Amino acid sequence: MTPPPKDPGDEPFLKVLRPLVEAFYAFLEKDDRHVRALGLTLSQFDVIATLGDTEGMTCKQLSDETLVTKGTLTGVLDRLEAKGLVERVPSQADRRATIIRLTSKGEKKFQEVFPKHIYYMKPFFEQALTGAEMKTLRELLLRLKESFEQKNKN
Amino acid sequence: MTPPPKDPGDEPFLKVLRPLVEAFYAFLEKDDRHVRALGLTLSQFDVIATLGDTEGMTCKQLSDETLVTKGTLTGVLDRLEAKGLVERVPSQADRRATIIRLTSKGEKKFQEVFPKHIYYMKPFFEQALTGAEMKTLRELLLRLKESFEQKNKN
DNA sequence: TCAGTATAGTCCTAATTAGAACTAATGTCA
DNA sequence: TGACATTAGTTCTAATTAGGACTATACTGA
Repeated sequence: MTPPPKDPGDEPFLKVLRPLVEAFYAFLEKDDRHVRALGLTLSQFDVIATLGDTEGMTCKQLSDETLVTKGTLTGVLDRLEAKGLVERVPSQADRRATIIRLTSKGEKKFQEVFPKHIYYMKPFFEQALTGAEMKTLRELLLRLKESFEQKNKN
Repeated sequence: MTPPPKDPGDEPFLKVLRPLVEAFYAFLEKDDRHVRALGLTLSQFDVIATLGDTEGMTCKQLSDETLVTKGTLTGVLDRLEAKGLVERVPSQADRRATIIRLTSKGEKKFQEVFPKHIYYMKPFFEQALTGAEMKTLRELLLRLKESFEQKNKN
């Protein structure tokens, strides 16, 4: 992870870089700890939450819509399948593909943990920021994100 | 990683959560890719940059000042030592402790890669935000970070 | 003084990352 | 139609994470 700058001069962007990293890691620690207390790893939670309220989806879709890499997804799904939370169904449309869906047990788990986690995280944001500040923060973060995502930059 | 919300109502904080995660990951990808192109992993860069311009420090200090966990630090240092970039010196003050410092080769590496990386990242921020916006973003992110770091919350 | 507690750094486990290789299956286009 | 290109999901490597166990060393306080 990019460390605190070593005084390379008065660069205004350095005043944003560190708070971005620190805020994210502070968030991540709370996020991770709470999800683990609910009996899942972050990646497992990500998969469960993405599959919740859907008819299922392929590994490719799952990987695209979560932050789980396709190489890791196999292992994450293996362990979720072992927990009885997801099942793999061969796709009718494409013999290469597998449909991943929540079992009824998985859907129950989703209904249990998803709202719990959202409402656990809520006060951290609300005690720090007003509604208007949240709107500002969102705007600035999205702008930054888009800057990083522009093609052929540098 | 916490996924996009599944419409649990009109919760203003959810409008911040996703951009925070997305901005961070967009940043991380650029960060990681560039550091790797300089011949180091992120953790190695973190260690090199933290040791740069110092007389060295203990593993404990290094772990505290970087985002490298103490369990991982041993391996990171092993590989950096193998590259000839750091050396381990027994501490005179405490026989349990080891002082980690950059070799002259490591110091050269630091002088080479540190500015390169900072100036590589700079335009991403500057093309997205004005100086005033950076100041606002910093303020809001630090506030959020502090909210997550408060003890015994929830 | 010394028993009990805490700490430094290493080692270990389970889980994950990026990236790539692989085989079977599908898509493209001359 | 068929050669070539692309894709789906699995497997693999090197590196990393959090958390904890471990041994040697240092600290604390009765």
